[in-house]
Amino acid sequence: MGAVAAVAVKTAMTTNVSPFRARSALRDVSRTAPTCSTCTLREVCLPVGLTTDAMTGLEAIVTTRMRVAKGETLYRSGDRFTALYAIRLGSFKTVLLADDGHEQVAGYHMPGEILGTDGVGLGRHDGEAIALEDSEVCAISFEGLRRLARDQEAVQQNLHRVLADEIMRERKIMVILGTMSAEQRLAAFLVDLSERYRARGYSSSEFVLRMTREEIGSYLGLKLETVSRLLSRFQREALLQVQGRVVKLLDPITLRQLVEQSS
Amino acid sequence: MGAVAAVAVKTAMTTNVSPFRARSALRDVSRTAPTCSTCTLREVCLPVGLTTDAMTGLEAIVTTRMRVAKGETLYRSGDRFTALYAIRLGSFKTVLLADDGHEQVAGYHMPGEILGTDGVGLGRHDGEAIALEDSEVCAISFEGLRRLARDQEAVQQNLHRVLADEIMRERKIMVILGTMSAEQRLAAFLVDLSERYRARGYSSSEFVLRMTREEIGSYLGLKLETVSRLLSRFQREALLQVQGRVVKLLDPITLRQLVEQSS
DNA sequence: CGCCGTCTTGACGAATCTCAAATAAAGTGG
DNA sequence: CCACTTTATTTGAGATTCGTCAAGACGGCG
Repeated sequence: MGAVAAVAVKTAMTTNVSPFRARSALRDVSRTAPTCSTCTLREVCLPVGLTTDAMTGLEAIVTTRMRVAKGETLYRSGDRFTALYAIRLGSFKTVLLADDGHEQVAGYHMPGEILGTDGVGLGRHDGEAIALEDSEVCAISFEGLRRLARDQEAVQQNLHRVLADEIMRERKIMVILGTMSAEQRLAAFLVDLSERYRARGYSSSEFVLRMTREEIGSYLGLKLETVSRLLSRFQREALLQVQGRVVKLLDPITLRQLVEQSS
Repeated sequence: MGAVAAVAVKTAMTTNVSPFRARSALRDVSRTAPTCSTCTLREVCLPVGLTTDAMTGLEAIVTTRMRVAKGETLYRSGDRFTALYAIRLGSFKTVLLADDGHEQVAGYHMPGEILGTDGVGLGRHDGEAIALEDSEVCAISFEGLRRLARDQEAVQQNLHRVLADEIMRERKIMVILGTMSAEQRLAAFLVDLSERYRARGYSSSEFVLRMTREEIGSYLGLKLETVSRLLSRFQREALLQVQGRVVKLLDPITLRQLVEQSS
């Protein structure tokens, strides 16, 4: 994501006042953005494996492409669910709200990943998605997607894959939160990020953490001090180098072993 | 589930040797079982809201109904994914296997719930489902379900709901594991069970835990001793009465408040 | 009736959190 | 671009929660 950061547009950060203000503030950039079939993410995003025919159908329902400035909310809890969002550029966090109002980060998302699946069940979003840097997403009308899935078997399959991927992603987190020590959690987090960057053609050994220590902790079920201390310790043990939010993995093999360690 | 337990068939527990042996050992009882349209669970299971037409289609792909004896495995990690399973009677636990071989209980499931969604993504199951008591499930051919979903919009919607329900279920667990104290986790677990029993017409205040303390702990990210101690403490505080696996909630309101408590 | 798996309870220890203070980095307005 | 304000990060010391180890009780099943 280092590369992405370099080209990110610098935009004044605005505070969202209401869902409606927030939504209308997102800039529609449909004219300038390319279509799915020419998108560089087509191998990793919703279009994977589609025929030309199905691709045309998909392009028809990708109604809008929009920019979301750093800190802005793409959707929030209670919003009506109308579309899935494919990240074109940038990154997001998704956040869950517990009954007591406490927030918990449910995930960090990068280009090619699909956001918004939490709304499929009840027709309303059940959490929120916030841009961690200036970002760009494609909105995919869910009603359109459903219609297309009925005609095109490949689209149906891809929609199922998107939902199933979310199920598997959450399972991995359950295992992390349910069975791992703080040390293992942080190692798992870093290894996961590393692999996802690699899959997107970015460096898997050096990258920028787009989130605060507190947000990392929220995701991993730890306090920010614990995250900070562990990063310092990993550095002392020569597993990585950390300078603020820039991380360089020096010994990814040991990090991986840490995660798989039975204890 | 107390009522269910009472009528459960007593079957010798067998040890599963291989996935294939295990699978073939499950008894097909299709002849004796009723169809979806007359099933008492139709309001809570896959058929909710279907027209007569769609219901007929659904019945056609519910190929087999089978018994799974207590302790037997319905599917296990790596098995080819061919069907979803609707629980007709009894209860199951689903188990995840971490990279290090550690097991973690991912959920407890009761009649009307759908198992097997973990296989939708990769075509192979990613965890296992084990009967906690003598149980009965309907196997729903996934290929058939997909075909039907293309014709019948209502079926498509229900399939999406099943997948989305699993996403939301896992999110709740993420919040429990990521933000709650041991006390809150156990309270949340009991309240959740209570509400699900109520939704099925069983007593919401008195029920039998079908799993061991260790399994509860695995689900909640706690050790069995911690679970045991907390149950004892809740009893001392007159929140519930516990006698082995029989639990009677005396003060569900306070239990619920415990869960929603900010700190 | 006796065995084995399950459960309870206690004492102790380790991992993580809390509170606090100092430092570093990022954002803001002139 | 600089000075100022705010936010984020690091690190330490002490408190707390939960896990570990161990022993004994209970209970279902053969």
